[in-house]
Amino acid sequence: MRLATWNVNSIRTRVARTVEFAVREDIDVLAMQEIKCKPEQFPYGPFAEAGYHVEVHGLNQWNGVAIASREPMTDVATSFAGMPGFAKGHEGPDAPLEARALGATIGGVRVWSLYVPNGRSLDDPHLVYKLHWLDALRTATAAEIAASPARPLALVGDFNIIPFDDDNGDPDIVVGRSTHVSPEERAAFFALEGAGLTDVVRPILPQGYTYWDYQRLKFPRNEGIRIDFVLGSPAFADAVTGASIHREERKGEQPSDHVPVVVEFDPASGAEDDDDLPMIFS
DNA sequence: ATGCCGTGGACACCACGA
Repeated sequence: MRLATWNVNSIRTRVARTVEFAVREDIDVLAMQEIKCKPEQFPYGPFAEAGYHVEVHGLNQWNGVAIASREPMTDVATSFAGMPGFAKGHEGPDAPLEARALGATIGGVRVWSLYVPNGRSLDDPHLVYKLHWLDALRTATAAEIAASPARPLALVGDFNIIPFDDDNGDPDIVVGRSTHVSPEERAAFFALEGAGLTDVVRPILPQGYTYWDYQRLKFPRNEGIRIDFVLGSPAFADAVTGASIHREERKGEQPSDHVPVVVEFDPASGAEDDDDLPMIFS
């Protein structure tokens, strides 16, 4: 199975190159973020013609997540347990939920397409919301792994966190002044890993940005950041056989500011390659 | 201190993004 995640920054603007990429790269499951539309506005036609089912969660022009899959999806969910909401001047426990999470099961693999809140600035209520959102995601994920440890689980998407200094090539993003690199955000990311997930791309590709701002020649100068990840449970991570970051998708006509991240996943390889299993017959 | 660019909708502007 080839699984991709891509913040497309408006699916209606980029449906042609999105579907072309999925077909060209033989993608079985494509998790999208920032589709920026409601389900009734989603361009299902080109996906269907290319052989993809699509599940969509979008409430308005903001955020929005979707999953395209060659195999049918089951157990579709539009929020995780305890997911907080947010609205301007409405940060309490009854704040409305945003369209930032979509879960589906495909061929026995549980996939979540996630668009983590941005945070906006270090003194903004949106950053408090971001940290609460990530904490609830950690709790929900730990419970999901505990309930079904053998079922491969992948949390994929735009995490809006730069975990390590090497992931930051943008001189305008500075520890102490900017979101995405604060100790609190990084701690939230590592706590998510502590719940039983690993970044399955980094061991294969230690370097590589996934986002370059549209402004100020960030892409030509290669002043990008790494914020899009595939985090897998042990059952998922053990079966990953390859990964790629598609920098070329930042080029050409009307690119998204993010590029796709692809993981090759072979359920048969997990047990075969597991050095921890006792070789009692050898 | 702001715009730099790009998106969608309430569209002689706005909010949002990282």
